[in-house]
Amino acid sequence: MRGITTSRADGLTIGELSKLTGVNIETIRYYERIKMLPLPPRTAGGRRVYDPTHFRILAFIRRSRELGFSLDEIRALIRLGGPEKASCSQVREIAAHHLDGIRAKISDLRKLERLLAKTVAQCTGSTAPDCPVLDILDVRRAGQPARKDL
Amino acid sequence: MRGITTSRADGLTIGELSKLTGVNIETIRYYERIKMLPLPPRTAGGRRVYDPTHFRILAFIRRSRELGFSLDEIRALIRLGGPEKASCSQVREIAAHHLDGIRAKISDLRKLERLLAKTVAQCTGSTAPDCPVLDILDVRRAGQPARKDL
DNA sequence: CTTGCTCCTGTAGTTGCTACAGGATGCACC
DNA sequence: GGTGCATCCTGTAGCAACTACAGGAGCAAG
Repeated sequence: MRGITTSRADGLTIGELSKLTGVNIETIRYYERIKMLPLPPRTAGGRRVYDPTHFRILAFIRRSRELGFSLDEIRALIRLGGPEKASCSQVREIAAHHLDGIRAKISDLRKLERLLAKTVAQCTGSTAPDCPVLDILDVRRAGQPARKDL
Repeated sequence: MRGITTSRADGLTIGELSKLTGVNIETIRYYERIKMLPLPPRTAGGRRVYDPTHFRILAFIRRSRELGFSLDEIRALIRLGGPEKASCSQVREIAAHHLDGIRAKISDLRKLERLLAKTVAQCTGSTAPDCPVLDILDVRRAGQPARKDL
C-alpha cells in the first residue's frame, strides 16, 4: 500500500538519501522490504520521497551496523528509542550482550592469530614437503598416526 | 556420473565419516557438490563409500575452516599440498594474507569494543531519554545539528 | 520531442552452510 | 519373507545481510 502521494520538493529522493547516509540505494529498498524503514510517501510517478524521520532512522541503522549490531538487535534498539521511552537498562542489556559477543570474537581471533603467526614464521619458503602451514592442516602430516584401518 | 560401485565393507558411510571428522552430513554433501571433495564410489544401492583419502581431505578442510580460511583459500591450499608439490612460499603467501585479514579484523573489533565498553559503562540504567548508547546511534541525540531543511 | 540520468519492481546471486520433504536402502529380528 | 527402525538419497528452500541486474518507466534539461 502506497502512502499519500506527495510532491518531489517536499523531501529527498532515494538517491539523495543514499548519498547523505552512505547507505546503498538497493540496501535502502531492502530495509524497507524487511520493514526496518517505514514506507515513505510516493510521487504521482511512483517515486519515494523521504522526510527527516527517514533520514534519522536510516542514519541510526547505518551507525548500528557499523558497530556490528544485527538487524534484529537494531529493530529492538529503534523501538526502545522511540516515542514510548523504555528504561535505558533495556538498551544497555542489548548493548552489553553485543559487547560480550565482540569480546568473545576478539578472543577467538587472537588464538587464531597466534597459531597462524607462529606457523607462518616457521615457513622458510623452502620446497615442500617441508611446510609448517600444511603440517597443521593435514592429519597425515600433523604427527597423528595414520589410521591403519582406513 | 557415479564412480565405480563398491561394497560397503570397503570404507566408511557418510554418517561414519561425519562422526569421525565432526563435519555435518549435509555439509559433506555440500562440499561434494561444490567440488571441494572428490566424488566417492557408491554401493549398488547408491550409498557413498569413503576411503582414507576422503577422510584426509575432509579433515584438512575442517581444520582450515576452523582457522578461518575461506573455501576458495582452502581449495588453493589443497592443490598446493597435492601430489605435484608446490613451493611452500605459495602456501605461506595464502596463510600470510589470511593472517593479515585476521589482524585487521581484530583491530576493527577492538575499536568497537572500546567504544561500546565506554558507552555501556556510562549507562546508569536510568530512564531514557538519558541513554549514552542511544546517544551514539541517533543523529539527533548525537549533538549534530538537526537538518533544518529536512 | 529527445536525451541522459534516476528510479521502479522483480528476480537472482553471494558465502557457507543448514533444514526439510518424500522416498529408497540396509540391517536386525521375528 | 515381513516388519520396523535407522540411515541414506536427491532436490529444494532457507538463513543473514546484503548486492547486482534486467527491463521498463519517470523526470528534468535542452
